[in-house]
Amino acid sequence: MSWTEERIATLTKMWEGGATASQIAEELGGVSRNAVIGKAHRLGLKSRPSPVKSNDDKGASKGKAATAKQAAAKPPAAKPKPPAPKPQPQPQAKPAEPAPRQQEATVQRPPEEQRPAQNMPRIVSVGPGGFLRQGPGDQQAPIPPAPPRRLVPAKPSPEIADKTSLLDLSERVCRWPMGHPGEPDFHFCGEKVNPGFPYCVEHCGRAYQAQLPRGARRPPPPLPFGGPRVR
DNA sequence: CCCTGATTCGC
DNA sequence: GCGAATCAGG
Repeated sequence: MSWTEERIATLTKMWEGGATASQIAEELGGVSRNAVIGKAHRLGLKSRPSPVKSNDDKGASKGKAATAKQAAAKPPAAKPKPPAPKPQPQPQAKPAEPAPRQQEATVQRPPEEQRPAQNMPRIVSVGPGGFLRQGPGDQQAPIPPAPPRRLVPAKPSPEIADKTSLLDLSERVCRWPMGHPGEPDFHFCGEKVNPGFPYCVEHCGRAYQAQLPRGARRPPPPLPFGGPRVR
């Protein structure tokens, strides 16, 4: 996958919107979390509440050789990297808006309110009806790329709540189907997987059964999507 | 353990 | 420029 205009736009928007790199990567698809972070940094947008902060203490109390590894292990890599401060022509400072922390995975993405305070082109005059007229040279890609939306009911029915839905599947939860697809309460096991398998330990036992000698066959084991419902 | 972002460095 | 590997904190 390549970084097209759209994908970069999505990345930028979500990054600034407070979405985590993982969420962005998932949304974009075809890229890893690392790729997203790397791209974000390359784009110049960085610095967000990061768990890792520069701990440049004076070595007062902690005798911990903080960052000794990085500093010592790479002497040849002497890259001071002068911080080039970018004098962004920001007419108005960001009003310290409460970051819309939306880490509730995938669940509703509240429509992002327009943030007029930042990046507004210089207003030249006011037109009839009160619309703001821009200067001829001030046009700058005001087209908001269609925000990616998840088609998720805003109000999940209590039936499904707590159950592992299709959207909740990941590589570490058991994907054993419970119920039948199409049914209102169809969901997935959701237990932690037996490492290396797509199912939890219990369901691995169901999915992978030792072959019994002929003649000693047991009644057909219930398989997912298989015979009469099992629950 | 899981998660997070930051950084490095070979490609 | 890209992103996996690695680092490091929560």
